Amino acid sequence: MLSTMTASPTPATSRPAAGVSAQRLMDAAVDAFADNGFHATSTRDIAARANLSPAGVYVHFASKQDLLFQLCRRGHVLALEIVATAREGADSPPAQLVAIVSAFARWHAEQFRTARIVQYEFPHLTPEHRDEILALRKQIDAVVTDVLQAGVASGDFDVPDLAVTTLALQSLAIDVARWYEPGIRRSPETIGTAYGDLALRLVHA
Amino acid sequence: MLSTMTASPTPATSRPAAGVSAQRLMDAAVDAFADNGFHATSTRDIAARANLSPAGVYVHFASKQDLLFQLCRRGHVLALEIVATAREGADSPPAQLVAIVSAFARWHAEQFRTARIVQYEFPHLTPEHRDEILALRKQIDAVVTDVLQAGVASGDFDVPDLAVTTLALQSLAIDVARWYEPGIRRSPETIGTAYGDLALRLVHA
DNA sequence: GGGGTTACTAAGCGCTTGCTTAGTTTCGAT
DNA sequence: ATCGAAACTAAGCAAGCGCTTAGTAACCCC
Repeated sequence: MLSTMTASPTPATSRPAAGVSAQRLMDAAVDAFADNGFHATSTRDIAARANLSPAGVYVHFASKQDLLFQLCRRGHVLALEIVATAREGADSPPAQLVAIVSAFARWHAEQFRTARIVQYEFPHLTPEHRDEILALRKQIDAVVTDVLQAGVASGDFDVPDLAVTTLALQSLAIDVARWYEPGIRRSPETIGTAYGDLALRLVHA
Repeated sequence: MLSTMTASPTPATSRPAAGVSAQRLMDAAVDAFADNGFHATSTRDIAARANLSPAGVYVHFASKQDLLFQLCRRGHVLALEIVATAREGADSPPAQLVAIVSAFARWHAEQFRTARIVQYEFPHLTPEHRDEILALRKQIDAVVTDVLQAGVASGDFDVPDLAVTTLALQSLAIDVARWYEPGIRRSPETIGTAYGDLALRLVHA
């Protein structure tokens, strides 16, 4: 009759969640959250997009919040990688700046659904989850500030306000995720190139 | 109980909605929508913030959607006024550009709650409502493009891509609403001034 | 003071929500 | 062949949702 009580049927919140269905669920959630927003998306909608029953979500994720958190973390880790890798591929501060901003802007277009979650849905995380994500955001910020400082030191850049300029450079790229939509006249690559140029203008000595 | 003589309104849609309670409801809705997002806000929450019963909302607004629409329209009209007025107060293209961007950025900080609704909640409008708002957005866009064109014609600006630069200038100001919060180190006015300067750099000949 | 209009509320309806429970199927390891 | 864990679902619960209904009180004009 009653089956033996097993330890935990649902995974703990911080497990990365591999597996085919888990991946399908994350893909489905990216689309749903990006299209309709976190709160306007029902778990039934996510489950349906992943071809699972409503209860199937909870086999792989502890809650809808947990799903958002996993997505958000994955997205931030990716964004940090993009920025860090872009910097490593160039050596002078101007070249690094162009590489960083163009790659960041391009990513916000190419992966605009993920980027929207990263930028606009992450405030809906619980405070603890938000704190973990904020640490990643600070790392991204640090890369930009660092390049700016190097450029000022080398005499390549003229930056009156380091913090404001760091913010403004990120704003340019981040806002791409708000207005970009597929089928638009400019490709993600073109956008990246254009924004790399704009970034240089912002700090021109 | 206080009851003031109010002129007209009916719960029908698209009416501007004047009156003390209607204003209190709109203020309450701005706070609630900006803090939690449109879909995460309940009509009961809005009513409570305005010191009304849940049903009190529907005396003044046809629906929660209607409330968002009124807020969104009011915000866009205001934003357009800010930009248009800023331009009129200056005569050369560079002065106009600085005036527009600094006023726009400042507004996005000072009125960041309204601005968040304008920028981030308006996609949740119904298609018909969204179309009406999009007309206002195009007018704002047109003001910026116009100043850029004038500056290129006068030889003050160097703008390789008019559309991208128009977008980028707005991005700078719009994104302020995302990261600004009261109690931050920089005042809205300081932000406005700094962003006016950055705008000039973006188009410097 | 009657008639009409407006602002408002208490109660609640029908529905959807996130999530749980109880159970079945699948399958690799023994 | 049997076991145990994992993957999955049908059904459903409690709570919350947007919004309506029925009714009350206050006001204005005649």
